[in-house]
Amino acid sequence: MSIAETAQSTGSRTRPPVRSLSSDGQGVFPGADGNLIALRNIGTRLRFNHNQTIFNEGDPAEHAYRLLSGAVRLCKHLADGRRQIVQFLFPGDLFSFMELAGHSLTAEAVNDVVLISYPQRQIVRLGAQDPSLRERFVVLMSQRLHRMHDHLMLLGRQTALERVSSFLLSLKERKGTGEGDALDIPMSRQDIADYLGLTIETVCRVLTKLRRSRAIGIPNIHQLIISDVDALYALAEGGA
Amino acid sequence: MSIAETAQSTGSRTRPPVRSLSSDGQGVFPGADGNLIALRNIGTRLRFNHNQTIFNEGDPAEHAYRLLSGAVRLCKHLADGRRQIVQFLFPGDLFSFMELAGHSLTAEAVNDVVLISYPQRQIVRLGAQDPSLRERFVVLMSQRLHRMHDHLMLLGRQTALERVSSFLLSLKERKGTGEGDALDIPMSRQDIADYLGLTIETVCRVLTKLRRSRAIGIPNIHQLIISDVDALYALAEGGA
DNA sequence: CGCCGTGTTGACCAGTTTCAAGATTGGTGG
DNA sequence: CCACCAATCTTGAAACTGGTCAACACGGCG
Repeated sequence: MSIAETAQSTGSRTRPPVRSLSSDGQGVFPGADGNLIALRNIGTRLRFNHNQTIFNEGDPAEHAYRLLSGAVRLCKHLADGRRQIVQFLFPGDLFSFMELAGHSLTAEAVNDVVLISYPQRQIVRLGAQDPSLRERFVVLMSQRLHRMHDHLMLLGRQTALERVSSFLLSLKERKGTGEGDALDIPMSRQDIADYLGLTIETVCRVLTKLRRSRAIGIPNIHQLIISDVDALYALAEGGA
Repeated sequence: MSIAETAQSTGSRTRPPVRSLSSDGQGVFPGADGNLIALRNIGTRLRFNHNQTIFNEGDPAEHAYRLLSGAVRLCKHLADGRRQIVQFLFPGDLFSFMELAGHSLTAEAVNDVVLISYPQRQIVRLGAQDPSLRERFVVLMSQRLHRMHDHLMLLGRQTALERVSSFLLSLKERKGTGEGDALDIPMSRQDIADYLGLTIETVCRVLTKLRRSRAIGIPNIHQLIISDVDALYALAEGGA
């Protein structure tokens, strides 16, 4: 809510929420980033390249992170290679906070990435001292939970067309780009497919369908223009 | 972890975890239920009948609950009637805790149910005083998050056979019934379908398939006997 | 210029859903 | 106690969505 809602689309009237992408850290409380000042002094800046692993599921969670630039994917792998991306992270997002017992997900860099790592023990200590910081973390977890619920609905009950439309809209809401502006799509088609529970081919096909119906334009692989937001919202809600 | 793991199956060697059903409240810390003694005095006992709504998504969350007997489903509804069940709750489970801004899900009674409700404001107050209670809530939320991740993988990347097998196994792990014992299935086929992102017919067909392959027995609609746990585990992991 | 990774498109296939017909089960009233 | 009805479950056949396989296009990059 808050920023994401405020900075939403330029066009038309109010719309049902299509929040399923992250948007945790920055902007959760519009001006309340002071909450995190406490963390400012204990962080270490790190860099990861395209597709590099930041940590693996099961690793001891010695650090929590804040993403400064680039995008990160959090995912789960099955023994046979099947993959489900649970969440994409964008600049400002916090992740792996409150991971008492080991990382529950693998984190990989979608593109080149800069982030800050904080020792978990320090975070715990700070949390013990600072009630507002604790509050902040609880809010963060609640929001994650809500997004998970939406994602469950998407994976369990929505069609390919609805999934892709929702995804594009949530990307847009997250970035706050206006109708007509180019929207950056940092992740590969495979990433999108693994996030939406589809195959890469289906994602492609739906994208071309959307392009042919003039709802979107695709100047290049990592950019996209949403030309008809309302059409997309309709499709995302099942107005097939 | 803890109880769920300990009390797991009677049969054979260690197995990969198939935890996706709840198991939150009771037993999260084997003997540490004393944490909740603080709540004991402020609760009100409530009763709901089969299929009755306990609260709706969007309702102000004035209370949190602890399930005493029966089963509850937490779900999301789409405008056109599609439904996704996010979680089943069983005796001992806590729910709707830490729901600052309204209920994010609808809660309905799967069968006749008894539960205790606690005023949210009291919980907040108690949490502010008691660090160990806070800790407890955070652990609860983390576990929920983990289960959501597993559920995402299930919905996004697993086949009908894998989903149903996982479901049965998690039910079994949750209830701690042994191989050969009858397992209660309180929810309807439709509930199972909506939990697994399938249709009722597909659930039926998979169940008969499992029955015909002698992995399970179905004495009646609300009971089931897992005759070959290992076969089920293999199927759940994709050993189709 | 040609190669390699990624994306796109088409033809075909399979798993799941849809639609429809019975079979069970449970509850109600005679 | 049994007959009947409604609700739920089961099963089959046909339809469809999305997946698989395979060819081709595109875009860096050596």
